[in-house]
Amino acid sequence: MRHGSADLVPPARRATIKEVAEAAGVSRSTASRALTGNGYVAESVKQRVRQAAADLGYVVDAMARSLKQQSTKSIGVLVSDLRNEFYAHLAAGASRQATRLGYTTMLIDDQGEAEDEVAAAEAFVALRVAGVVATPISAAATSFLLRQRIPVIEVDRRFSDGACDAVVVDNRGSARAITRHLAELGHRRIALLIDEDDWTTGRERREGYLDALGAAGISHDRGLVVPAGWDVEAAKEAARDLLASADRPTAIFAANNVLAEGAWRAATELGLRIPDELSLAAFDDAPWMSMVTPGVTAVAQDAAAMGRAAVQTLFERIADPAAGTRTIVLSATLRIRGSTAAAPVGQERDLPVG
Amino acid sequence: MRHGSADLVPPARRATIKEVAEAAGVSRSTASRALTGNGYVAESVKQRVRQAAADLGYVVDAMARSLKQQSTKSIGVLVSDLRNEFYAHLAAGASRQATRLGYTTMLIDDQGEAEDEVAAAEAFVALRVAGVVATPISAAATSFLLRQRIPVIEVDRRFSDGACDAVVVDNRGSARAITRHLAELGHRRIALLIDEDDWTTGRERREGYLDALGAAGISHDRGLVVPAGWDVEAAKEAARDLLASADRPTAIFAANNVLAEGAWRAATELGLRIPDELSLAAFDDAPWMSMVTPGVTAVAQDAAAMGRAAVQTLFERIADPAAGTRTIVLSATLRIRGSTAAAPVGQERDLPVG
DNA sequence: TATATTTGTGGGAACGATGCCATAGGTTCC
DNA sequence: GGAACCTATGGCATCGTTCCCACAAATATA
Repeated sequence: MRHGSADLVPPARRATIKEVAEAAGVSRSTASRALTGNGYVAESVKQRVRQAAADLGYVVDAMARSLKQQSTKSIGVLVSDLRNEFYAHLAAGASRQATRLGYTTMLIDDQGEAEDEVAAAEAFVALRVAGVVATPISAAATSFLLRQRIPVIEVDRRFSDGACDAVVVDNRGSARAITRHLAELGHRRIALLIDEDDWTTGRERREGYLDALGAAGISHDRGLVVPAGWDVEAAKEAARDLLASADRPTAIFAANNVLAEGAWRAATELGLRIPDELSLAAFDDAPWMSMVTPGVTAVAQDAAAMGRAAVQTLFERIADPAAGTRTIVLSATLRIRGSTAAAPVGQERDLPVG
Repeated sequence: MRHGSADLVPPARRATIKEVAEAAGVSRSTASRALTGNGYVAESVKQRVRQAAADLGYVVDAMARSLKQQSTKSIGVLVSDLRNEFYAHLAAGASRQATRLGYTTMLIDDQGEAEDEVAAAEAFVALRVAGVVATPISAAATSFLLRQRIPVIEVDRRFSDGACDAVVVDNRGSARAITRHLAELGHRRIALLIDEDDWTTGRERREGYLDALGAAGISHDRGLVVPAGWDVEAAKEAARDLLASADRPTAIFAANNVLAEGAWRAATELGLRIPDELSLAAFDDAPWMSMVTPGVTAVAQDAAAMGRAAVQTLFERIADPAAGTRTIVLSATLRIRGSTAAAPVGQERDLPVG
């Protein structure tokens, strides 16, 4: 052990309010009032107590406080994969909004595993968080939290429709718009790369896709709706198989940014020229989509805004637990870039109506 | 209020261990032992208590537990900007490792603001986290935490050299390697786009750059070391000014992924062909760098591994608070892609030695 | 002057869980 | 048969904070 001057060596134990009170020559009650600002304290006493607290390096013990108050100033945020920029932006938006409102954020990344999700929910309950913002992967976590009387906001996708509030984008409408855009360019064989049908996102995006096909008078070819897994590698495989087939599609609509990356890589590796030989459009705009040549046409969701809105909604729910549940639908923007163009003529079977 | 069957309506208040004990017909002490597994309990009693806990939906109150035990099972993670994928991966790696070790993660994104950083540190102290993993932006937060006896691991960059453990990459060596690579391709006018000199990352990368210039016998032109701000827009501006000048460099080394994006966008907007007219290399590999054409030569840091290593180091520090401080240096990989090629002949002043 | 009301302070009981200690019945061993 | 030990259980103080309450002094109102 090295020696140092006394004022630089922190005390072995952290100061408690009792020690602050003694240093200031008042009772614990008075010290508490002086520090929190609740109740009557003489101004001079308040100053003395605060000075004593500063001298001792006192920081309130949030555990003890919330144990007594039976409430915490922290919320839980549960996302599937922080490495996916969509979730990262969502978490950033939620976390910043929570900080702004004086709350701290417990963040858990459930790695897309349902068990981890339930474990995360239990951790949130143990920590008695004031509420949870989650991108659910099953109904289990949400219903567990709701049973424990913890408000939950589902973001991006819904599993507990009506049982809790939600913040989503207009998946169906946006998917319809993007598919219509491809149809208007003359594409008749438009493939949909999709992750998961259990999720409302996947389901609604597929519905929007089908809506637009129907509206354009294009008959639905089941083989063009391709389950493409969860990661870039799997999506690339799926896209490669699709693009290597004899009657390959002239356009691909990838239902999220990961699948779009897989599709892009597959097309690049196969040497398919975009948009001459293949048009590509995506749900979820990602930075790379505006950096590659040509840029990728995409529906841009403001993930950070979704996170902010979710936290906002959560606080409204906390303020009024009895209010009816709400679903906030944010709009998304279609960004048309160079990756979508008129369908190659040779591959057409029919000419588009419009 | 709607009515429902009794077992579906959660009790108004959460069950405590006292209620579990009463339901199981034992004392609180015995219930505690049955649930935690510490101390003697008859097997039959343990089963009965656990059943009672499950029936009542009992979840331990982590606040009360840690108040009594004077320790928490959570760590703090402080990053500058979750929307930057480097930090997002770092946070993901740290958070997952913490989860694996049975800890929860308090995540704060300080938005690159020094005040927010100190506020975050205070929040961590209030929550009595077991330790903190931080990408510091000043020495303030770290020293505050250390004074409060909370172990800190600095990641990516150092502000409190020697006072705490750190996990970094070999910035100087990697910057030297990337600059040498450019010099070996014949470049003599190699610009460095850099963010901040106060940071060890910036300083070391610049030193590595200068090392390599010196080794290649290239005289240092101060005008080629360009402070390029913090975000893509600022970096784009800086790069545009640089590239629009008469004696523009033939190669740019961008000291991080954000600056690289700015440089890329500037070059694209100016219509400069990469690598024919300009070579571009970056510190921090990012997904887009392998998707654009040509791919961008970059030093790849495994940010998730850094997060994991930081949490690992933190736990070792917690286990042995008296041990000497360590700095873990992880290696980085130079990924050579198409964006770096021989310098355009017309612009050369000298031919390279090697 | 008597009575409210406001201001200021301290005592002490919670909040929920844990873990030390005392107690006691059961084994084992010499 | 008693010392030593293991198993099993409950009582109770404790962690740090808040906040209700009682009390008192100062001030306002009747």
